[in-house]
Amino acid sequence: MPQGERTRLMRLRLMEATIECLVELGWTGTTTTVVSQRAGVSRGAQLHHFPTKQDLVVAAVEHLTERRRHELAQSAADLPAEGRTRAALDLIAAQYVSPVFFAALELWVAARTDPALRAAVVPLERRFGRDAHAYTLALLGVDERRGHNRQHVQATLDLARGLGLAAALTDDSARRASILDAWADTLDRELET
Amino acid sequence: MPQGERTRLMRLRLMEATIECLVELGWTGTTTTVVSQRAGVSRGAQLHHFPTKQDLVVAAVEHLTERRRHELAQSAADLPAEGRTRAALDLIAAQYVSPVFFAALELWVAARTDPALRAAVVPLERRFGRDAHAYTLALLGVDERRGHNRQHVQATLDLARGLGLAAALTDDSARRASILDAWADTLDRELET
DNA sequence: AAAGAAACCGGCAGGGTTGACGGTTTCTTC
DNA sequence: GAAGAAACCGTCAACCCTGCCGGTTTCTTT
Repeated sequence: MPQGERTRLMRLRLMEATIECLVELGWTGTTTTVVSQRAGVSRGAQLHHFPTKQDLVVAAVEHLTERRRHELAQSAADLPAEGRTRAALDLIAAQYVSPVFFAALELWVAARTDPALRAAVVPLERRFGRDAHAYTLALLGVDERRGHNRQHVQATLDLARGLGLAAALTDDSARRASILDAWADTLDRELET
Repeated sequence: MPQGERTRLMRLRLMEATIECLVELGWTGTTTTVVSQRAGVSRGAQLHHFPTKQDLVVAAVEHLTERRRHELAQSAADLPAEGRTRAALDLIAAQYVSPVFFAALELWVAARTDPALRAAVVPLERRFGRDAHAYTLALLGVDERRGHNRQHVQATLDLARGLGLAAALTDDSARRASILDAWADTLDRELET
C-alpha cells in the first residue's frame, strides 16, 4: 500500500475511534490510550500522526463536522407534499438526536472551558450552523428575506438543539414528537411563503 | 459553634466551590484537590464529609438544583401588562444563559456517560423540569389543558435550553433577542387563553 | 538495489488525581 | 470535668494519563 494511503487510513481510524469514544465514554473517558487501543493503533504510531491530544481531538472535530454536514445533505430525501413541514422537522430533529450530535455535544461543552479547543471548535461550528440554516430553508421551501422567516428557522434549529440535549440524558421521543407536531402546525401558519 | 452548624457550613463551602469549579474549569478541571483548595478546606476534612468524588458531586448536583429552583421562583418579578409575553421570555431565557445553567450543563453531559452520576441527575432534573414547566405556565398566564398550550410551553423551554447551549460557546445575545422577539409574537397568536 | 525518508513499535518517566491513614483538636454528653 | 464522638489535618501510596525516546520495519526515489 502506498504511503499516503496508509497515512490517510491510519488517521481516519484514529479520528473515528476518537468520536466513538466521545459518544460512549464521554470527554473524560476519551483518553489517548483508549483511543489508540480501540483504533488498533500502537501508541507510537498514534503519536507519530497526532503529536498531542489537542491535535487528535481537533482533527476529530473537523472530521466530525464534515460527517455532520454529509449526514445533513444526505437526509434531504424527497419529502411528501402532504405534511411536508412535519416530515422536514423529523429530518432536522434526527440530526440532533444522534450519536454524531452527542459527540459534538461533548466537544462543545469541553470547548467552553478549554481555550485551545474553543478556538478550533467555534469557527467549525459557525460554518456548520450556516449550512444547517441554509439546509433548513431549502427543506421547508422558505425565503428567509420575507417576514420573520429567518427567526422562525433559527428558532426551529435552536429548539432542535434543546430537544437533542434533553435526549442525551433521557429518551423522551414521545414528548418530542408531540412538541414537533404542534410546532409544525405553528410553522405552517407563521411562515410567509 | 455547634457541631451541626460547622458541618453544614463546611459542606456548603465545598458544594459551592464545586459549582464554581464546574462553571470556570469545566467537568475535567473540577478535581477534588482544586475544590478543597478553593473552598479553603483541608483535604482531610473534605474526605471526612465527602468520602469519594461521587459523593461530593452528587451533593453539589442536589444543591445546584435547589439553587436553580430558587432562582426560578425569585425571578417571578411583576411583569408589565404591555408586552408581558416578551418580558416573560426574557426571564425564562435568563435562566438558561447563566453560570448556574452552565454548571448544570457540565453535569448533564457528564451524566450521559457516567451511570452513577446519571442515576443522581435524572430524577433531580425531572423535578426541576416540572417546576420550570409550572413556573412558565404561571408566568405566561396559561391553562395547559387548553389546545396545544402544553406543547407550546414545552417548546419554549426546549428552545431556551437550545439557546443556552449556544450561548455556552459564543455570546450571541443579539441573535437570541431577535429570535425571542419573533417567538413572543408567535406565542401570543398560538396560545389559547 | 541501495540509501534515505516516512511509518511504526512498545516501554518509560514525569506530573497529577484519587482515596486512605494516623494523629490532633473541638464539641457533646453524662 | 471526663470520656467518647465527631470534625479536622497533612501526608502517602497506588493509579492513570500524557508525551517522549531509541530502535525497527516499510515505502520511495534514484
